[in-house]
Amino acid sequence: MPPLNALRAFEAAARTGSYVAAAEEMGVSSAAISQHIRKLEDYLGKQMFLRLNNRIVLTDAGHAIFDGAAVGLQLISEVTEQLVLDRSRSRLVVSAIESVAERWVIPRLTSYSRSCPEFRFDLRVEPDPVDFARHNIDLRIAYNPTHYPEHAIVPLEHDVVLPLCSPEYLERNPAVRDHGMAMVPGDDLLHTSWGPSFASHPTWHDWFVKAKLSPHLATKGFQASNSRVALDLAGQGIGVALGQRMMALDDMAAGRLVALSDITIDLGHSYCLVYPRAKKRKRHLAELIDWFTRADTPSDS
Amino acid sequence: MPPLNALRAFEAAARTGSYVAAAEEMGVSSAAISQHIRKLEDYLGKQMFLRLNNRIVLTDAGHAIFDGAAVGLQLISEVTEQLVLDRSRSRLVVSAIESVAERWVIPRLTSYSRSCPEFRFDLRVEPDPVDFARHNIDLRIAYNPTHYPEHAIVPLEHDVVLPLCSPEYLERNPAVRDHGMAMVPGDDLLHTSWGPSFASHPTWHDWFVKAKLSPHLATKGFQASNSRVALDLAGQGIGVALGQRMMALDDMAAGRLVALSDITIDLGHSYCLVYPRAKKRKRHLAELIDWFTRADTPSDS
DNA sequence: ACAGTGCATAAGTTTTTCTTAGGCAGCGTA
DNA sequence: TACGCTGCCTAAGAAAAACTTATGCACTGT
Repeated sequence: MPPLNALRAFEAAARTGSYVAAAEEMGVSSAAISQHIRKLEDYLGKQMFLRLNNRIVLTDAGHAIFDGAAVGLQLISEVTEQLVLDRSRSRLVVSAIESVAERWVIPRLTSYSRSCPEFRFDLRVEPDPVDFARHNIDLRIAYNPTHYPEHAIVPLEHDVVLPLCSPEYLERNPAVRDHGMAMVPGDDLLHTSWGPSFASHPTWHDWFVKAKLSPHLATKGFQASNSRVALDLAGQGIGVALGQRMMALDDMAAGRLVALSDITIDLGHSYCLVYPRAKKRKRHLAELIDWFTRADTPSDS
Repeated sequence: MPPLNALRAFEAAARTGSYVAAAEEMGVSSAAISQHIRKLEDYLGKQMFLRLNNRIVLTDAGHAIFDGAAVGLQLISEVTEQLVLDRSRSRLVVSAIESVAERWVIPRLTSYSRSCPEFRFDLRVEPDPVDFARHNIDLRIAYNPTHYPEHAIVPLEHDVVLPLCSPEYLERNPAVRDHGMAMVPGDDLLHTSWGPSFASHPTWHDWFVKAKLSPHLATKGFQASNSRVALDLAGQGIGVALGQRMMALDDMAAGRLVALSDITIDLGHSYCLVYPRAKKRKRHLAELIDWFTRADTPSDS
């Protein structure tokens, strides 16, 4: 394989007929072009150009190499610039932590997309921290903003947890329906294993203490591996989850989950939107941020 | 245009499915491949591979880039390797100084070529010194061997100059035909402007002194810009040239030029064949050298 | 449990690329 | 004819890229 940068310099010089023009095109000095072409000629063992004092003319060997190189380089350029172009069109790269992706981000992205049919996005579900520059991320829904001190932060609502269950559960438990949390059996409690990414790890014990109810109820019940699983199980009517209100908004609006109490416990951080300040003006970004931060944003479900 | 070396590394990794295999193919470490691919991904803003612990799988974007890059790079490789291959086949690059090219080298190359129909050569006519490595020269017919101390030297005959004219001239000058140089009018002498590349610059004056004839005859006549022009003019019957015997061999053999005297003056250097020792075994080279050094080598004219 | 494998990255070294400067040889113009 | 301008060539030094080794990580196979 020939030296590819030298070949590129040669192609530019052959096409333009001038080292100086090739240098301008490639953003280097004409001396650099000259050295590249010499290197290519050494590799090939043939002169690519006839030098007529301060003019160059392609030799037969130069023509042969130029024809092939021009096509090959053009193909490479097209296929890679196409990808670069695709990503710079009105499409956004949205990255979210897993806990917020399915129940919060996807519905809102979907509803925004329906309001702007030409809008396209890449959605990536990945843990904190992420590398904005490397992965070309436009917007990140994060839980811990301290990972991104150099970017713009737009806080979302400060999430809390509260007791949630399904109507079906209530129908099967009239005492709970009529008298609230005080009547929930300990065995019906859904406990959440908060992962290390959460700033706090609220437990049923915490909640009962705050509610001034007997904490002894809080040692029994189900164990869910994460917050999302807890909500899913609650939605199935199995029991009562100390669930994230933000994740449950749509289910609550649709009547699939109901809150058994208004007493909530804060999670340590707010979810927030993070974006590089330089991308402020990118198409759809500001609109999407606004869409996400409206309290009354309709979701699609 | 993407970073081409990174693209090449990516193509090898994609094709082989492994950084380690790509590294072996390219003769670098797997860390180098990894860094190249990261650079490409940063440029394109997309991951090319999905990393599955210690395995890699192309993403959709990776497939799109790979398809184009593979074709482009293959084209480039083929067209350049073809040239490299062409030059390594049984063809020789023969370089000669101008004074010896037309009347000595070309006839002998032609006759050798006729005896070996598959033989092909590049003949370059250029002054001393030449760059063997850079221009991939196999054989050089040089005048001054001191330019090439590191190469093998095969001396050709030690050239001399002597009085030459055409039969037509003699027919028009019976006195010269019958009594030789003593009867040549000064006005019929062809003087040669020897260029700086000749080690000596013999004049008619020198010749007459050596011949013990009156030197006063040697200030008149024609002026030829170089040795070849002088021979051409002599061949046209204009006058008598102090011409190079070596260059005149074929004309003499054909009867187009005749020597008016056996008295000669040495030129400072011999013509010689020069070749890089490493190329000794290259096909046709030894045969051609032998062909050139045979005293009785037939020429084609 | 442990050895082996392959990718990722840091840090330092080596190589390549690039720069500026000066040379050369022609061309066009006064 | 003299001179300014142009573009290619190359040397030498600076900057950038490429490469190395070493180490870490997470898996696989025994």
